[in-house]
Amino acid sequence: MSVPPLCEAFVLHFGEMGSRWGINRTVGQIYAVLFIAERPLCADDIVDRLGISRSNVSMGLKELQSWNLLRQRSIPGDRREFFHTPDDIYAIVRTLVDERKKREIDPTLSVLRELLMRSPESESERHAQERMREMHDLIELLTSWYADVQKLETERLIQLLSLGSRIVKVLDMKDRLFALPGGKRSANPEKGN
Amino acid sequence: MSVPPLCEAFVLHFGEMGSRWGINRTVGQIYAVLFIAERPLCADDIVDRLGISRSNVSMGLKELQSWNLLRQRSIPGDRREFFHTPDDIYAIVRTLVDERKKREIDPTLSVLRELLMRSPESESERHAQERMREMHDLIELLTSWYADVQKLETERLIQLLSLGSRIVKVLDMKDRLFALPGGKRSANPEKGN
DNA sequence: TCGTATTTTCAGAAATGTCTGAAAATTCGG
DNA sequence: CCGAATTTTCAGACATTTCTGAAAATACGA
Repeated sequence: MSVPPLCEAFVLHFGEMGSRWGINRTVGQIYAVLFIAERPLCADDIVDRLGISRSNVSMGLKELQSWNLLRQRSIPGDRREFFHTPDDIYAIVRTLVDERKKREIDPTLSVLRELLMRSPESESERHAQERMREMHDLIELLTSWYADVQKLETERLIQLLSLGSRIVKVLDMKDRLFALPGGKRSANPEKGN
Repeated sequence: MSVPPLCEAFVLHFGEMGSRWGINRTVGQIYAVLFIAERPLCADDIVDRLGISRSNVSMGLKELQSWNLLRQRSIPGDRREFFHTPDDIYAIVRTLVDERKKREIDPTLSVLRELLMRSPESESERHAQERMREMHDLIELLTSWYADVQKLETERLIQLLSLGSRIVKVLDMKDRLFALPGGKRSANPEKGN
């Protein structure tokens, strides 16, 4: 690997992490190299830096593209393609989460829906369906929250994240303000917004 | 596999999903079987249901225990151990997220911290560090938000999740209420709570 | 302590995943 | 259309992971 020591450590670590995620070591390393590169790189640049075969790089780039994690740029008069990662790291994370959701969550949700439609043929199937229902409802809650939050601009998102659990203080305050005179609070005062 | 058709579909799906996550197919299937079981199961029950070797089950259970995803129960007068999953699916998801964080995020964070301490020896290292800094700060923001939210009781969490992005409406309202008379709002009115 | 039921370990077989070089395909200037 | 530069594909070599059966270890009642 022909990159400065600091970069090498970063790239190697991302290779290892890559294998703990769904992607493989090489793909992780390719993304790491592109992420810290000062300029867009062509396939052969990556071959030089990682010391792996040209075909392996080609497959790795394909994989990363299928994750929507790459941007391309072509230089006029140069036949090669140059690849880089989005500048905005928030955008990268959003894409990453979207893609993992698409691959890991959505298929599960649709299987669960299908299985919950069937009529149980035995007590054990009935019980199994009950558990599947719990799982389905939780996943649905989480994903619809995420879909909602995904729409916020980055600045808003940071504001919300920085607040952390102090957000419940704000909620309490709101509930007190909206409490009905008799003391019983309305069930869901914000639902209509 | 000797489970009712409905259960079989569920178990097979979780096997497939298991491979997309870090865990392998068998481990995914074992968890699926335990998750929908009506009662705690011993290792041989799992052998019967999945049709895999006893030693494979033993290793799978070990793996799941290292993820803190199992509860054990022993029946007096019976030498076998019986395993089951927590009843509360929220507890399961919390554990899952904790463990994935421990394995996938924390090591990265500590590598990034170490690399950010070093002095860059070249322009390309300096630039790489800048990117690492962005990544570090974002991961830190996300994990500290998570640590915060993790502390909430389930009911509070559900309340918050159900609100989705409508939460920003509440924030805006709060900001208006706390706006200083001159119109300039204080930087962080909730910080002291 | 012994004997039996049960669990764990582990070497190697089987299966799966990754990587390479060579060849095929594509792209584009001339 | 030709030919050089570049990318993609893919069969098989190589590497890693998973799985099994047999043997070892453990637990526990008698």
